Amino acid sequence: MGRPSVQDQRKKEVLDAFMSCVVRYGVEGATLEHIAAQAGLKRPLIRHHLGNRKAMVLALGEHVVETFSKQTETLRVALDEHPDVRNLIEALFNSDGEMDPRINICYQALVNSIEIYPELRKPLLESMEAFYKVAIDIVLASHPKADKQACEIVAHGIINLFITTDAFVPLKPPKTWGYSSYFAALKLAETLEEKP
Amino acid sequence: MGRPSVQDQRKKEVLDAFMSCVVRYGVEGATLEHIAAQAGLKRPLIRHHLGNRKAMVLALGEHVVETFSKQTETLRVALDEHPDVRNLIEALFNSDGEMDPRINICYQALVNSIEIYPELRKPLLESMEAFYKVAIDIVLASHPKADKQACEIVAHGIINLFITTDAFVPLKPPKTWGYSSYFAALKLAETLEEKP
DNA sequence: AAATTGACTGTCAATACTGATAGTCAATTT
DNA sequence: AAATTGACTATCAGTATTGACAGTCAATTT
Repeated sequence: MGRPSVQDQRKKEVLDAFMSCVVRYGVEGATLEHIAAQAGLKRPLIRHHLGNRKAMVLALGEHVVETFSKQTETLRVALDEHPDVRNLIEALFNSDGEMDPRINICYQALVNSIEIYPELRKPLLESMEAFYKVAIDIVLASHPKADKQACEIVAHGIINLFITTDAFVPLKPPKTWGYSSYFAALKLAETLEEKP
Repeated sequence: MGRPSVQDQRKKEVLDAFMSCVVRYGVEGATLEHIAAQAGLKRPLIRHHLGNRKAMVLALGEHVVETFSKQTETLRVALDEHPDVRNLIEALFNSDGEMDPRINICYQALVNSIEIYPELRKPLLESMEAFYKVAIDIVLASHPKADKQACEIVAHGIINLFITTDAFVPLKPPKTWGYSSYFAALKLAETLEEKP
């Protein structure tokens, strides 16, 4: 009884605002005031919903990992029918709005905060491992005759090339940088083709 | 006349301490107190040597870019005699202490601060472009008959794979992650070989 | 309508951080 | 030895940030 709780929804909104602030100001630079302004709420409410600073950062970690995992799962499902390396690369590099670019930046920001918040390490590590695994599975399904180790290497390489591209976004680099990673990923994929 | 100035030397020491703090706490988390403790100095001295916060961050930017450029130049000179792609990859991935791992992390942290300190963008962009250029020149010299565009893509790819590896260091990932990037770089290099 | 529950606000205290200034001490020149 | 210059220290004021708590308002149940 009593007033119905919107805690779950509101908490997600606040975490989303937190994410935007981390992208702009970094983990330590994202103050309660910034987050509140971004979320359109008063400062004390942030604390009300997320707790003190440490709890906030850990909650952000969970949120980022959760969102990241959902994107990973979406990718897996999308390529389940036609698990082709080219489709994987297209999905990664030409996903129009499918993947939230903030996730990658936040992920890196949180990785760099591990020394202060060691609890972040495990979930961050595991979610990235899951991402790699999906890519590996797609490459393996795509090239059943190829060497397994080669497939793993190619999958890792494609993902890593994708990650770097995102990391440079705030630098507003020339488009060629992005294209190069994309074409390098394609070249990497080609190494798995049969050589007659 | 007067007491001899150690400003230049001390400034570099302070900037080095700043760099270490940025690796640990991020750009906004690296407080004057942290930096002073790291440098073994009193807090007001940091200001004395580097000026206010904005000047400090810009000075750090210059310092990181300068160090990065020196490493780039070292790489270029080291591979000038035998400009081979494999040597490039070895130099990048198996450089024992040659490359300061803090540079990469600081570089990324500064990239993420561009929105707050827009002056950082140009030097950061240019120094990375110089890094790419050295790699491209080595690949071109190594494969004079190969398609030029292909060489550029491969060079970009190798560098990007290297960068990702460094970015994950705070996550303490399994060694396989590093190996995968290394082998992916090798595979990418192989795509330039002549196909009979 | 009363009670209950939770979202939300206002406000204060404690602390952390930066900016700034006056002043001390050390090394060099004349 | 006096003067000069710069490294370094002590300390204060102003602001930003967090933490905490009391209290108001809204929505739902009984």
